[in-house]
Amino acid sequence: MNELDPVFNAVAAYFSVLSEPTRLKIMHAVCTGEKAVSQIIAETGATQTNVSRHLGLMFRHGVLTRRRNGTQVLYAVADPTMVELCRSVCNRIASGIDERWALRRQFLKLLPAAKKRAA
Amino acid sequence: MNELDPVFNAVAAYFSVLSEPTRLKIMHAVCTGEKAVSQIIAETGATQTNVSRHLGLMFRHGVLTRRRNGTQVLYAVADPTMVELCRSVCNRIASGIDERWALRRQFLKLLPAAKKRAA
DNA sequence: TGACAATATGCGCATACACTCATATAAGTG
DNA sequence: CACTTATATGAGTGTATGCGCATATTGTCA
Repeated sequence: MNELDPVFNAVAAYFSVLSEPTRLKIMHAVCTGEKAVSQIIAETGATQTNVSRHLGLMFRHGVLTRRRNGTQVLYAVADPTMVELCRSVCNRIASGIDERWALRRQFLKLLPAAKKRAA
Repeated sequence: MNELDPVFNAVAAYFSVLSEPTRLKIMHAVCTGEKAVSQIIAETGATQTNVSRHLGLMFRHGVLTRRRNGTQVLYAVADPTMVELCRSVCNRIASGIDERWALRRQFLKLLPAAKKRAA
């Protein structure tokens, strides 16, 4: 099992990239086509610093491609798998079970594990 | 875009569960069938406390099911989608591009973004 | 070259999270 | 009931990470 550690680490790192709302917004912004940082900033509503950081991270992870065009830098999805994964999960969450249940689970299941009866 | 925030948060939370090596080991352990905590501890090589914590988290997120059997507690995969996602990513990483490239990217791309020429 | 626009980054802060130790809870057995 | 086994949890620690401010870097144009 120890020899598989690098694999688990790699996979975890892969998922980590998608485990952040702002990065998902960025994915959502660029999954429709190459876009400049300024556009991404506008569409996501995040700050310039933050967007730049996340873009850099996603690029370093090989998720996005980067290309200069004059003063601008254009980013695009490098790995279609990512978009597919997002879609899968979105479907799973949105249409999965009942809408209301999804939301309730959001708030209920994440609590500190319901105290036993009448503490 | 603001109305989509809950969605991004939910999806991010979903991916977060898989963004941890130990939890992936657990997934790998239980994806073949229901198993007791003690077995999972043995297979993953992680500590009892840690495994218990992760199992609890995964359960609360609806990823695993929990069932008591005497003194033991049996966990199983509740959401087959998770396993599929793992498989996808594993394939993507393992067979994706060249083996060597994957490793090199692991170490090269994650560096603090290569300093400019001859600082 | 100087001024401006677009993007990246060093630093500090605050929070989140994985981990461990010790201990609590729960179930079975004598 | 005491005792053991199996699992969960409270508290503390160290580290990772998202964020913002200010500033650096890069490119364009006059």
